[in-house]
Amino acid sequence: MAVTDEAIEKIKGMIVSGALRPGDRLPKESELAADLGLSRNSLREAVRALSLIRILDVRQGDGTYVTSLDPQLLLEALSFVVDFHRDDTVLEFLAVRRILEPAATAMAAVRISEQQLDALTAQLDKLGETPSVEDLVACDLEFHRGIVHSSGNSVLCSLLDGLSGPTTRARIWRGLTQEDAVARTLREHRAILAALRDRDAEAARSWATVHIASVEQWLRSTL
Amino acid sequence: MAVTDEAIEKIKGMIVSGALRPGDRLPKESELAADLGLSRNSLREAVRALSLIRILDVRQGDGTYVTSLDPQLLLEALSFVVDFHRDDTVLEFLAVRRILEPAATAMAAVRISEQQLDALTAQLDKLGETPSVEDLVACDLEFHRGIVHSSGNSVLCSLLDGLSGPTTRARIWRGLTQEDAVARTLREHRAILAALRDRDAEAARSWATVHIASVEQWLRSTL
DNA sequence: ATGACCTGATACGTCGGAGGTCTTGAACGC
DNA sequence: GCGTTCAAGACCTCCGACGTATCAGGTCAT
Repeated sequence: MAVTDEAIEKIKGMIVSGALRPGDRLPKESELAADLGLSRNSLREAVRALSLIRILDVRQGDGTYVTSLDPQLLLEALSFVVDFHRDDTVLEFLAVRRILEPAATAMAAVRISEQQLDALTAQLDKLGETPSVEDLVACDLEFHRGIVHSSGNSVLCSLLDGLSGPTTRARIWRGLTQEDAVARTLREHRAILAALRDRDAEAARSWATVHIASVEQWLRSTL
Repeated sequence: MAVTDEAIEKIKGMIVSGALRPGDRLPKESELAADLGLSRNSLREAVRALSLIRILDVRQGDGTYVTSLDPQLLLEALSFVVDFHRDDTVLEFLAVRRILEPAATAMAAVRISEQQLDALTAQLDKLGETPSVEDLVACDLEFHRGIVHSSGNSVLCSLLDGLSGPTTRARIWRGLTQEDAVARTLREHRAILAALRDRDAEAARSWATVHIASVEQWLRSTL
């Protein structure tokens, strides 16, 4: 195994074993390189790789730190990976989202706070009846993010966030505007919100399923 | 932005735009570095990072290639990330699995082939009634993997594979043996398999839910 | 003619060192 | 007390050199 890969494993080991805790600062590059028995150049490759997936946070002029290791942070890297997928696998990602999002919405129905409900309502009101495509996309993302956040499961939240990444979403929405999809989306958002307000988990789940299924159906007919 | 990060983005862009396709070979390090306007060392950091998440495959003495970009391959990196999580978030991962796995099992009920059913049956038979812990863990993993694979959604498959990673699973099972969990697990596996053979999606979904919920319950009472 | 073996070219792997840039915090002057 | 300046510390980038693994093509014995 290459020395760089060894270094990755060793740093990972230090974190998993608890020798390095979230927020801890690593020894400076030259020292760590000496400790692990490799050159500074090779060590930097290891650090850069761990930095890409948000395990480490390097700050020029300051030092290198272990991130919070929050699921939210780590799964952010997922969206980076999702970006690489082409249209033929988008349907599979959407199918997973179709499983997760209704469940998350149902969970949110029993946990969401009144003020969060008000915030979502205000958000929809602000958007109006005939929003621009950009606004609708942004609002759609934010709407679902807000609901999923109220599910109380940060892993679920981050996972859905990654799956619904901007790339995928934007690509889907781009051609969707020519139909009555805008009005339909707004209507479905209202329905989901109403179900949440009623604390009706099953209705919320169903509306979320319908909501995603409509996108899925459209996408399937288009591809 | 650092030159290395730029390089990562540029390489990503080349792949996403289609300039580089799966299996393609990249220019050699020195050339690519010159093209992108940075040093070979810095480029290597970018390549190493993309290699860690299975976007690129570097082969010493040969060259650097774009991987197949299969969801299976890319989501493998997920298990690397999951390894970093500590016990307090394991429950959240398990909750997500509790959502996905029953759905996948239900999907498998209508798609799984007869020979796959026979294979699963043979697998359970081979294990016997009083297997060792190691065998049970391995079998459990393989059993669920086989079912999820039959769901026909490779993204879902890889995602569950990552979430059920060896680390998480091993940690859970280690202490589980002191109870009647072994017999119970075997019984539930049989029930799931029977439901699949009956092509009864709802029964399969329910048994899968029960199966995971029992682990969840035990874990919750232990932590 | 065929096969194993050797060898050179090629490309990635590793290293050490030299400047450059950014952050931080302490020393300084107002 | 407060803002400014400055120097130390740490990461950023680059260069050039050498090590090592792979592959292709040629050589030689069978």
